Parts: sequence; C-alpha cells; structure tokens
Amino acid sequence: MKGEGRGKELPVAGEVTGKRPKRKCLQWHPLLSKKALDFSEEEEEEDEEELEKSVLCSQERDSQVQCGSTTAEVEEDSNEQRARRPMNAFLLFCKRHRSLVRQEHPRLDNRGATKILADWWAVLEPKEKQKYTDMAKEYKDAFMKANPGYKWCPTTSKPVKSPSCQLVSNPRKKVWSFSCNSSKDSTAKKVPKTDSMPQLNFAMADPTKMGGLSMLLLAGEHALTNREIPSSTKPSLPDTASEGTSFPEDKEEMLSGTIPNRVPAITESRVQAPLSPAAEVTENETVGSQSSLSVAPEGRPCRQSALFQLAEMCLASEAGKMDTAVSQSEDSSSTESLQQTTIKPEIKEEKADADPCPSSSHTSALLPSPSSVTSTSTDAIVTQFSSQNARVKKSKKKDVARPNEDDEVLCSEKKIVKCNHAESNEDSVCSTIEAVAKGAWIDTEGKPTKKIPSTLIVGNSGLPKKKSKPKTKTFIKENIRELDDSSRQCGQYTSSEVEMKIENADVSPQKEEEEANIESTDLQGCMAEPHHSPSSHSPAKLKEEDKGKERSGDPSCESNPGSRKSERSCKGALYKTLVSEGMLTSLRANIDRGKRGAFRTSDHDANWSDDSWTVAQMGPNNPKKLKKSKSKDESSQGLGKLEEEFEKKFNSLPQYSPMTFDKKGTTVAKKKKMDSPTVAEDASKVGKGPSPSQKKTSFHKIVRKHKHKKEKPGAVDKAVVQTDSTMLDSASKAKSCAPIAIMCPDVQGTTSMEMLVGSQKRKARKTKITHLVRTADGSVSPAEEEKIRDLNQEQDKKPFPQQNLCNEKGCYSTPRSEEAERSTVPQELPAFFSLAALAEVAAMENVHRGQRGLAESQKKELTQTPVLISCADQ
DNA sequence: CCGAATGAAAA
DNA sequence: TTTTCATTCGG
Repeated sequence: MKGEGRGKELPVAGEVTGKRPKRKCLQWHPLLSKKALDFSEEEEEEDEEELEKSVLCSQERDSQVQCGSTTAEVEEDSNEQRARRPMNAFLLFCKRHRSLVRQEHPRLDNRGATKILADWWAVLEPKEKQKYTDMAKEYKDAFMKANPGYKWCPTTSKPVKSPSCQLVSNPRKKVWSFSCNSSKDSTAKKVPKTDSMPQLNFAMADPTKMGGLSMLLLAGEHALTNREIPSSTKPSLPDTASEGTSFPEDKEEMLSGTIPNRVPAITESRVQAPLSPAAEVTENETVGSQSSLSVAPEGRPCRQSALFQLAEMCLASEAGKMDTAVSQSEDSSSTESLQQTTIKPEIKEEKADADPCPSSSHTSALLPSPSSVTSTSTDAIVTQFSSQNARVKKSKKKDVARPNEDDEVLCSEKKIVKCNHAESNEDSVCSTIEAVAKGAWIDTEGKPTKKIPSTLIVGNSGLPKKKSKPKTKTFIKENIRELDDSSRQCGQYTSSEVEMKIENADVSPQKEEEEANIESTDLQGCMAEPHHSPSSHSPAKLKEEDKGKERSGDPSCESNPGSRKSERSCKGALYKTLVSEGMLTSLRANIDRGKRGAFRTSDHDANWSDDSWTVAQMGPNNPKKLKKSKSKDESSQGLGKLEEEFEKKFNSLPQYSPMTFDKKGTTVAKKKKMDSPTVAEDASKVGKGPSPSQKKTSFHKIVRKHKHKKEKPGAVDKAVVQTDSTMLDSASKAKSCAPIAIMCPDVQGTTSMEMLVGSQKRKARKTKITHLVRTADGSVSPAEEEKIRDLNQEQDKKPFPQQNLCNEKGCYSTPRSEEAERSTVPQELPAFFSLAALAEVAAMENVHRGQRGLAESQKKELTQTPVLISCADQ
C-alpha cells in the first residue's frame, strides 16, 4: 500500500508541522527476521528467543541487502527508511475485515469502511479482540526484536535515511524492502551488518514484497509447511525459487531492459547457475539438512529428477539416443541438457504456440513467463529458471558478492551459450552440464543447510502471481504431459512430485491420464490441474479431469520412451515436468492467494516460499501492483504463498461476520450507554443533532457524525437507487429484523446510535474539526440509516465471511443459539439464524431491490452459505 | 496525498 | 497531552 508512497510519506518531511517527514518505513518482515519464526499461531511469543536470533540475521540481511548487494532489492532498500511500525490490533482487524465491509458496502469508501470497522471493533468482544491484540503484540514483539532500537516515531531529526542507502527511488517498494533498518537512523540501529547471511537470503526478496504481517504469517506458515512438507513434498523448482528468493529487482531490470547488455548473457548464465545451485540444493536436501526448512529439500529432489529427465531427454534428442542420455543425465546435470535440447527444436515450436500469450501468463509460466518472451521459447524459459536459480545462488551465497556472481554468471553464460549453439553435441552439452553442475554443487555444498531452505522455498514459489492464462496453460499442459510420460518411462517421480506439490491428490492422477492423452486439450488440463488449486481456474481443471478420465491410455512416452515419443515430446515432457513443479508451486501460491475466499487452509505445501513472493513481484511489473499486491492482491493476483500464509496466520484471526457485529453492536451499545457518559451524547445524537457537546470528544464525535452524514449522502448519490432501497431496506429490516432487534430491544435505535458513537471516540483533529462545522440535524437521520443499512448489510455479509468462517481455526460457523451469541461470543452463525428469519423478510424486499444486490453478493461469494445469501439479498 | 479509525509510542 | 504513524484505497 503505501506503495508508492503514501502520500504522507512522500511529501516531504515537513508536512504540516514539518516534523518528521515521514520516512517510509520498510515493513518489517517477521520472516525476514526469522524465517524460522514460527508463529504457528497467534500467540506465540515463545518465539521470542528465536526471533531474536532471527532478528539478528534479518538485520544482517537487511543491512546487506540494502547496502550491499544489491541486487535489485538494494535499490528499494534503499530504503533506508526504517521499518514500518507494526500494525496494532485495530489495524490488523481492519485489514482483515475491511474487505468484508467493502463487500457489504461496495460504495463505501475506505473512510466509511474504516468507520464501520471501528464500530465493529468497538463492539467486538474482548475475547475476540484479544486475538487481535495478541497477534499485534506478537507481531510487535517480533518486530522489536528484529529492530531493537526501533522507535515508533523517528526522532525528530528524522531520520534521514540512512546514508548508506539512498533514498529509495521507489516510494512504495519500500514497504517491502527492508531498509537498512537498522540503520534507521534514528533509532536503533543496531545492526551490524555482518554480512553474511547468505542463508537468510531467501528472506531477502520475499520480505520486500511481503507485508510485515504477511511475513509473520509466512513465518507461521513456514512452520506449518515444514511440518507439512514431509507429507507432501513439494518440488520446488529451483529456478523459480531462486528468483523469488533473491532478486526481484534483477528480474525487473532484465525485463525492463535496464541491463540490456547483460540481459541476454545473464539469462544464459543464470541458466547454468541455476543448475548448479539446484544440484547443490538437492544434495543438501537429500542429505537431510532440512532441519531448518523442510520444504526445500523435498522440492529439490523432485526437481532434480525432473531436470535429469529433461537433461536426458535433451541429450537423447540431440544424440538421438534417449537411452544413453537418460542414463548419463541421471547422474547429475540434467538441466543443461534439457535446456539445450528444448531450445532448438521443440521449444521453438512451442514457442510459436506460447508466444501468443507468453508474457502474460505468469502462472503458466513457470516456465516461460516473462522472460521467456524475450528470448524464445524454451530457451527463454530455461534461462529464466536458470536465472532464478542463479539468483538464488547469489542470494544464498552472498548477496554481497556480486562480482563473483557475475563472474560466475558470465562463465556460466558462456557455457550455456556454447551449449545452446552446440546443442547438437551431446558431449558438449554434457560437459557443460557437468561443469555447471559441479560448480553449482560445490558452491551450494559449501554453504550451510539454511541456504538450502531458502532456495527451496524460493523454488517452490514459482512464480506466477497471476493466473495462468489459457494459452499458456495449454502450452504448459502439453509440456507437463510430456514430462509425465517421460517421467514414467524413467520411472521418476514426477507424477508423484507433482501430486505432492499440488497437494490436491486429484491433480496427479489426472495428470497422468492426461499424459496418456496427448491432445492439446489435455495439456491444458494438466496445466490447469496443477494450478488448479486456485479455485479460480476451475474450468481448466474440469477439462483436465475429464480428459484425464477419458484418456486412460498411455501416451507415447510411457509406452516407448525412446522410440515412440519423439525426443521432442520427451523433452517437452521433462520440461513440462519441471515447469509443472514450478507451476505447481506457483500455481498454488496463486491459488492460495487467489482467493482468499477459497483459501484452503491447506496450503500445506508450503510454498511459502519466497519464491512465490518474488515471483509474484516479478511477475507483475507494475509498480502499482506491488503496492497492492503486497498486501492485498492476494485475491486478485496470486501473490506468493507467502501472502497466503501470512493470510493464514492473519486469517487465523477470526473474521467476524457482520451479523455478529450487529448483534454485538446492539448489545454493546446498550452496555456503553449504560456505562458511560457517552450515553448522553448518544442521546443527543439520536435526538439529532449535535447537541453541543460537553466535551471535546463529544464535539468531535458530533463532528464526525456530520461528516458521516455528508459522506453518506455522497454515497447515496452514487447509488441513488440503492440508497433509497437501502434505506427502505434498512427500515424494513429493522422491522423485519425484529427478531434480532428484539434480542436487544434498544438495539435499533441504540444500535445505530451506538455505532456512531463507537466510532467517534477520538478527538477530531483540528483540520477535521473544521470540517465539522455544520452538522445537519437532518443528516443525523441519514447517518443512522446508514448505520442501519450497514448493519443490515453486515448481516447480509455474514455469510460472506465464509472465508473467515473457514479459517484455519475452524469455522465459526457453528451455529449458536442466537441468544448465546449475543450475549457473549461473537459468533457469526447465530446471527445467521436470525438472519435467516430476516432473510425471508428480505426476500420480500428483494423484490424491490432486485436481485442485483443479491447477484452481486452471490457472485462475490459463491461459497457462502445459503442463509447468508438470503440475507445478502436483503 | 488526504482521510477515518484505533492504538502504541514518542515528544 | 499531543503527535506520528501504521493499513486501506477512493476521491
């Protein structure tokens, strides 16, 4: 968000007061601080110790990143600025519920939504709030650990950005980026930058993208993932992973062409590099280094297999001998061969196909995605992968040493180039591959296991933020199929891997089937499946499934690998496999993100990986996107899993349905009135107007009310019809809601009042006050109406919370008795019941409104419970 | 870029 | 006690 900066920040330091300029703070990422952090759940302050450690690392990382290396991130980091302050409980709550509010009140702008959220917050029961507060605390604690000296308010001096880092060019990125934080001038700083930390590298990239919270979530997820991993391995593609991990910027550069010269070379070099890293990783993983991150390990192996296969294929193709190639490839370097092979023949063809949609599809992309475009099909893809790997390597090894990396890269590039050119020669290829592999292996081996994880993670993520596009999908699918086939021949695990990755069991089987069938459609289906996870792409999936079923037959590859399937096909298959792996991860990420609605808590695969994040980042070049994507886009784009994870954790926080709030609100309102002086105010308000407030606060409140009124009208204007209808609805609802209302006799009136009151505790600022000036008494009623409307809406929405309901923790949905609900717990369900009753009433109303409202609501949330829907309709 | 909300922290 | 700033994103 803040993306580009929030305005505030940018403006100069001295805004009004001139006090601090707002520096942009980078968001702090828990993960960064520790990847290890596990926030499995909300409260886990246990981690503190760990956090501390992590913190150190993170700091180091940060410092490195910022100043250092560079890589792309550096720029951002430049950030200089400090980490952003952690969100408080309320903000967390807002973040989590804003979407709901928006759904309910589409027209409402954020300010309005915020008000509602404030109301909700006010109403929220302590218990519920506690969750948020705990999380906020946790978050804060972690943050502080990470940034020991952190001061909320920078010293007046301002910070200055850390000298080292330049300001950031990009305003927003900062968010992601870490900042030198430490430096952060003013405060804390601590930080040593030890360099080092190649290990952490994975964090680097991701963090930037991730929001602070998200990071936390990620951390939690990581923990989860690790657990999960065992069960389901994900193969992460190294390549993707690599990218994600480290250097998004690089990508950008490449894409953008910033580094024109290098670009081509880089890609190649990357290719090589990737291999090596991957290999290394795999070894490590195999070894069982995973302790830190379980995820990575598994993934790699898969990758290797796939790579090997590909390599083999390539070799075979080149040589014309599949068999030999295979045997050789198995040993080590597969990727290179694969790349080479793919490049020429098959790739081109594919390219042709792919090209049409190439750049666009991120997901599909595992492969090709963006970069692929530049070069040509396969090669491009390969390069990308490799590049990613390379990046990973860099990050892992050291962000610091670019030069070295560069050198390596160059070398690798050269090699690669040669290979490509030479392609035909198996020997050359092999040699290159081997060389690469060796180098890679060596490099990675030296490093600690930690790195591996990061890499793995990265790989997993894959990339694709966005949804795969159909075209690409098809392409990919084909590849996948081929891969599968090849895998079968080879007896490798691709399929299994895929499954693992996919998590969804469905996928794997389907894939196989698909494999059998060579048809293009199948291909698509395959792709889709992997992706599938994302709810979004159901269509593709369906197709795939169907096809798969149909096709039980086995494809060429399987039956006769060598002979039947052309090399190309085999290669393609391998390639696909690889891709699929990547895809899977990426897809998953996408999927996960894709919709919050869907969310499957599962995500088990854990792709958290940074990669996904990175990828996501990378993918969307748009700066804007970054901003949004960072936190929000989850739904729209699939960011990386990170976000999802973040979300998970974040989601673990209960989301409360509007209904709940309503009820609560009523109850609360009563309480409030009872309790405090506010009552008087309320009364006045209710009464209408702004009675002169006794206190400033009251005054403010009044003012706010006025504002609300004003705002509302505007909203109304927009949706004139609706407003009226809404008004009516609200009114009717009030009536209809009687049952609910009944619960709280006072509710209606009170509620509305309360709602208002609740939100306006804070004193208005001077500026605001000015606004207040006039209150329109008449307006009051509107405000009430709005509130009412909101309530109604909320009720409607309740259903929505679907997602919320289903969060990890469990569904709140369990219905409680209305009474019970009201009394204490925030429950969403109970409300429903009452809502159900209302729903009937609403039905009546619906007639007026039309279904539009309903339709919209439904569209938005398919999953919702019927009841909810009904309510929504109202 | 403001704003609307709450909260934490700093001045 | 007052100010900042954290998130969100429409205006």
